[in-house]
Amino acid sequence: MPELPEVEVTKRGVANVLLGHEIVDVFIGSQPLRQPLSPDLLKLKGATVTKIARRGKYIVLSTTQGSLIIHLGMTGHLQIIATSEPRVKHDHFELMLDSAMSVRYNDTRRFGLLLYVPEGEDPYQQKVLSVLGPEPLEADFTPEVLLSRLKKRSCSIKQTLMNSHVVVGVGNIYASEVLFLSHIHPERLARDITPEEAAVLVRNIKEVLTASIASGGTTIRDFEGADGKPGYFVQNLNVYGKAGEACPVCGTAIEHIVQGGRSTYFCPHCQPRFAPTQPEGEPVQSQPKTKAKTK
DNA sequence: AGTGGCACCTGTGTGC
DNA sequence: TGCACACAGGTGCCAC
Repeated sequence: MPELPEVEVTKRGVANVLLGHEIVDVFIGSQPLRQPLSPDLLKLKGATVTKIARRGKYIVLSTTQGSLIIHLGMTGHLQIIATSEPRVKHDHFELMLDSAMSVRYNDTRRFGLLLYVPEGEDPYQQKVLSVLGPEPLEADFTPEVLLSRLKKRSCSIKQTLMNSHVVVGVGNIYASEVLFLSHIHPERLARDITPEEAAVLVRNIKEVLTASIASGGTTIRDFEGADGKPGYFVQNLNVYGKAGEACPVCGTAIEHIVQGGRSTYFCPHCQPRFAPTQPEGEPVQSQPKTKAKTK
């Protein structure tokens, strides 16, 4: 499921329910996620939630008794629900609150991660977070920063954008969308990206992620925000999942290829295989659907 | 250090 | 209807 916008939408959804509330009980399922669920998670019992933040696709929940790092994997989601409601299949974890409400973690494929960090330790120093690249929506994510990270990469720009050491939060869907809006062929090598193209990429990454957050994330198959409502950004996708359909800009059929085992969609006309030869070529603008449309 | 391949796991859709 | 297979939005580990 989740790319950065979905995680941000989820974070905002659970924040009001959790902040300032006491965790009166904790449920830990028996099945492992990416890692087995540590019994240390029970130490959150009796804690009060003080802060909720996001780093890349991770949610960081701070409490008076340590913190909790949450990753949703492919199919994970957090649900706000009355504690009295029975658990269902694939509910692996639950924080029961003093408000008689619960936050439940449900994850069909179990690629997610729940990590307890003891009180006094900095969750951001945990390895899963410390190795991450820059936040794309922060002001310090600039074309220069991106370009310096692309320089030595000999793999494709699409796979490089998805590499969380290069920049966090750009997953498979948004990598295709950003490259389409930037008029860059997904198989171009990262190190061949020009400064001008890096500037366009940075602008489009920020724009696409921001627009998607505003419309509640992307629903492809099973994404729901914490309120159970689906995201609507899927209505704004230009190329992802649209193989054979007409490009919204030029009408050429969208192509589908596989890179690193993942699906890529692009317009062979709008995204030429080679960098523009004219440095003074017309600026690459994104006219198609980029604006957030709430329902 | 960077890269490609594979692994983790379940559900769904497709073709035979 | 049943079966085999491919595929799905993420990430980490491994050998090279």
